[in-house]
Amino acid sequence: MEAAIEILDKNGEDALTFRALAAHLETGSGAIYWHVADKDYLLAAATDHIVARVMADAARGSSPRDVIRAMANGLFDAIDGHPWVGGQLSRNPWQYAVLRLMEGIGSQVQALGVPERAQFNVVTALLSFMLGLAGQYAAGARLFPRDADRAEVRKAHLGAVAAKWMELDPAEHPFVRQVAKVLPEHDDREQFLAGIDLILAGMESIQKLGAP
Amino acid sequence: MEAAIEILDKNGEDALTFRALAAHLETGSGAIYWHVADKDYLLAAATDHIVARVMADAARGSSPRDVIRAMANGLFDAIDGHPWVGGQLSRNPWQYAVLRLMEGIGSQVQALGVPERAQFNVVTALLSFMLGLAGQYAAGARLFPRDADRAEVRKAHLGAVAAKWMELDPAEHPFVRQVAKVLPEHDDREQFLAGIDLILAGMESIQKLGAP
DNA sequence: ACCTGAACACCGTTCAAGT
DNA sequence: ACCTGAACACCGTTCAAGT
Repeated sequence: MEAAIEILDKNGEDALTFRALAAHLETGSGAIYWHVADKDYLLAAATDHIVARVMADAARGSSPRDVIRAMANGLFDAIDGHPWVGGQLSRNPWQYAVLRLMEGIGSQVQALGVPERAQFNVVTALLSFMLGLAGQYAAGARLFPRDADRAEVRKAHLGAVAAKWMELDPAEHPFVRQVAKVLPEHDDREQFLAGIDLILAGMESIQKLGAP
Repeated sequence: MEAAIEILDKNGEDALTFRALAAHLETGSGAIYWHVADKDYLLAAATDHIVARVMADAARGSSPRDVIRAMANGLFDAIDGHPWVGGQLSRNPWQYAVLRLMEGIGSQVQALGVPERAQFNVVTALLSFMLGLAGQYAAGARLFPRDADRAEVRKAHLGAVAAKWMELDPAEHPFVRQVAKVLPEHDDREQFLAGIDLILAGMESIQKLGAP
């Protein structure tokens, strides 16, 4: 497990092959199949390993809102540090790591006093939003797998994307061109948390509506 | 392009290979590379082909809210009919189909009078939520690629998942076990639209707060 | 200009044979 | 009980050679 995570962190998603892992462990590729069902299990276990720590750390917050925000923050850090986690999370919703996220978010949503029949929708909204952005950040990281100065490379990449967007037809793409202006400067983490707050605000406004 | 979509629809994501496509077109696999850069382009073009129609159809709504909901509805139909679209959308955020979604949602959010500095966050929240659920539905469809009676298979699958969740430790997984009770009966489309409404409600409550 | 199809450099997975 | 590593059945992509 640790060897797998090491390979994923050092060389990216695509670098984890049974051959590479076997070489790293100085064994035959077939040997791994004695301990692990298939590649899916390998990735799911590695992902859960990391998500579990995030959830445990975040649970120590004071208010339910704080805990949810801490989970989001922790998840952001995890994906930032291990981009393959984002890809794996968004690829397979039935893996244990996703269930763990669901339980963690769900218990906080319960604590916020959301009526039971609305809880599933609220939790799914939060979860889907997180998984959606997780996939996007992972895709971004896939473009520049390993680099000493990632912040710099990222900004150059966003600048190039923005420049390409600015070349689009203004009549057909007014909004995208407007976004292009702020794209290189925008803060991913801030935007991630803003989305969480937006969903929580929607939850509250619906709550008030239901019980005036 | 049409041949590629045909293969994807009939046999699922994994069935689209250059060899299969070449056989379908009665040509050599190398010939396709004369017209198409690589597999990524092939999938991105096929996806945009379908998303473009969704967005064009949805744009005919009356109010901005209706248009956004129509886009979500159309996207749901598209993913329901072509599950590979969901997978492809959630995998690559820089493809044209995603930009098309962004522009479509963005113009409606602008029309709703959201202040410019908040627009990017709102649109990202809606978009990420959509892409997140898209990936989840696509993963669900990957489990039972082709079947005459998908609704039946789906329900059986969800029933099996719910049963497995019910076996989890009640002390550690109270929320997931609660969800398990309603999981087999829940309506994916309803939940998708509920999430959209939640984000829109959050947007409105923040708008009111900003300009009292 | 466009097509052919063998060849290359990989995959995940299996399995007879070993210890 | 656990490991070895060749073999199988695939991939995406390239490219010399054709028309």
